[in-house]
Amino acid sequence: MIRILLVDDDSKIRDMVTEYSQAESWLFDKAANGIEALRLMEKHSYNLIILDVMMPGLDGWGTLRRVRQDSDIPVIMLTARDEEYDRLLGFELGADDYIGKPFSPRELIARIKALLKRSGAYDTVREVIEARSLFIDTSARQVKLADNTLTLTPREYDLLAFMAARPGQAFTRDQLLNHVWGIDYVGDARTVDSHIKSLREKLGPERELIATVWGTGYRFEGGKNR
Amino acid sequence: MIRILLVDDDSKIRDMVTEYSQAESWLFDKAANGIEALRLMEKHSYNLIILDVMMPGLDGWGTLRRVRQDSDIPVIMLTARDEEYDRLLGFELGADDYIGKPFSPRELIARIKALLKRSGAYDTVREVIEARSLFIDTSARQVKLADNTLTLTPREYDLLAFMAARPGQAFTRDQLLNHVWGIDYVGDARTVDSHIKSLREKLGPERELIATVWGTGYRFEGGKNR
DNA sequence: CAATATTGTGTTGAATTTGTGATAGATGAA
DNA sequence: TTCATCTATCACAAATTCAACACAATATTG
Repeated sequence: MIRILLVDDDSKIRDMVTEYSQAESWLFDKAANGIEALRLMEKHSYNLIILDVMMPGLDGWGTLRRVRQDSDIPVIMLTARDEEYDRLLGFELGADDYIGKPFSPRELIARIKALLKRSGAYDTVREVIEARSLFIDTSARQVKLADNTLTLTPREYDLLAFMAARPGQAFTRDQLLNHVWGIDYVGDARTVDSHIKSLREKLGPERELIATVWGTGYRFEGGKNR
Repeated sequence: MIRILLVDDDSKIRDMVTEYSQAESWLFDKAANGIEALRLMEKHSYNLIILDVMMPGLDGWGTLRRVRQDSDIPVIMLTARDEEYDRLLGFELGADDYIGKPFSPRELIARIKALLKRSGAYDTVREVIEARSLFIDTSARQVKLADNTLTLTPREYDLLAFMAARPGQAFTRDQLLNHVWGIDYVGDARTVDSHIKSLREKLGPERELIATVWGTGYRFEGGKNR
C-alpha cells in the first residue's frame, strides 16, 4: 500500500487532491500545518510527502528541513509562486519536485506518480527489452549481448535503457540530458557523445543499434515500435 | 514536430492565435466545434489541445469529456468568464489549464509553452506523414520512399517535413526561411532553391511532390488538403 | 519574336557537427 | 586513508553539411 502525507492549511485543497486521486487507491493522511505533520510522521511511515510552503506555525521549509534530518522520503513542494529563488532554496533543502499554485489536480497526480516511480515505491515490473541479440532486463538493470553479460556503468545503463525503451525515436542531446541526467542538470551536451561512444564500444557487433541522427542527436533502432 | 489542435467557433480567434505563434513553428490544426475536433483527433495525434468552452453543437466540456476517455493529452480551456465554478468543473473533467476570454495571444502562447514543457515531453508526437509512396516519420526524423530509407541532411529533412505537414499550401522563399531556418536568419533566399533541388534529386520518382509556384516559391502536393 | 524575370543545377570553400582519445576531478569502496 | 572506477570536459581529426555563386534553362511579358 502506498501512503501519502498531504500538508496544507487550505482544507479546500486537501479535499480536492484526495477526491481526484481516488482512482489511484493511495492512502492519504492530511495535516494542516508542519507540527501536525511531524506528529503524524512519528506514528506512520510515508512513501511521499506533499508540503505547502505557506502555512501558519511551522511552514513548508521548516518542515522540510526537519524531515530531511532523518529521512529520504520524496517530497513535493507546493509554492504560491513559481519563483526561481524558491526553487533554489527548495533544492538546497532537498525537495524532489515542485508545483506552483494554482495547479491542476491532474498535474499533481501525474507528478506524484512520477516521483513514486522514481523512488521505487512501485514494485518495478519485470520487463525485458529485446533488440536483435541485445536483452535489457530493466528490473535487474542487467544487459546481455547474446549470452554475455555486459558491464555497463550506471550512466551507460540509464542512457541505453531510456533510448531502448523508445525505439525509433530521435532524441536531441538536450532531451537525453533532461531525461537521463535529470531536468536540473547543466553541462556540456557533448557529454552525451562520450557515453554513446563507450556504449557503442561495449555493444560491439550490435553497435549499429544506436544510430546517429545528424544535426539532432541519436536514435535507438529497435525494430518494433511502441 | 509539435502539433496542436485549436477548437473555437470564432474564426477570428483561430486566425489570431496561429498568426501570433508563427515564430514557434508549431503545426496548428483548427476546428470550429467539438465534432470536427473529434474527427481530427481520429486522424492525428496532438501534443496539446485548446478548447473553447462555448461552442455550438458539442461544447468544450463535452469534448473534454470525450478526449479524457482515452487520452492524457494536455488541454487548455478557453472560458468566457473566469468563474470558480468553471475552474472546478474543468479540473474535475481533467483540464490542465485555463485562460479567460478575452486573452492576449502572448499569454496564451506563454501558457502553451509552459504546458508543453511540464507535460514531461517537449517531445514530438509520433506521426507519419504520407504522400504517395513517401513516408515521413516525424519522431524518428526518418523518411522512406517506398521501402528505401532516404538519407537527408538536417536542412533537407526540416524543409521537407515542414512543407509536407502543410500540403497544398504555397510558401514564399522568405516564409520557408523564417520557418525552417529560423526567424532571425539572414541570407540569400535562393539558398532555398538549392535545398529544393537536392530534395527533388533524392525524391527521385516522387520529385513531383514538390511543385514550383512560379513567381512565389514552392508547394508540397500532398493530395489531402487541410 | 526578343527582352526580361525567374528558376534549375553543378561546384566549392567554409562552417558545422560528430568520433575519439586523453585527462583531471569526483565518487565510492576497501 | 588508498585505490579503482566513473564521469565530464576538452582538443583535435574526420566526416558531413551549407550557403552562395555563376551560368544554364525555362517561363513570362510585350
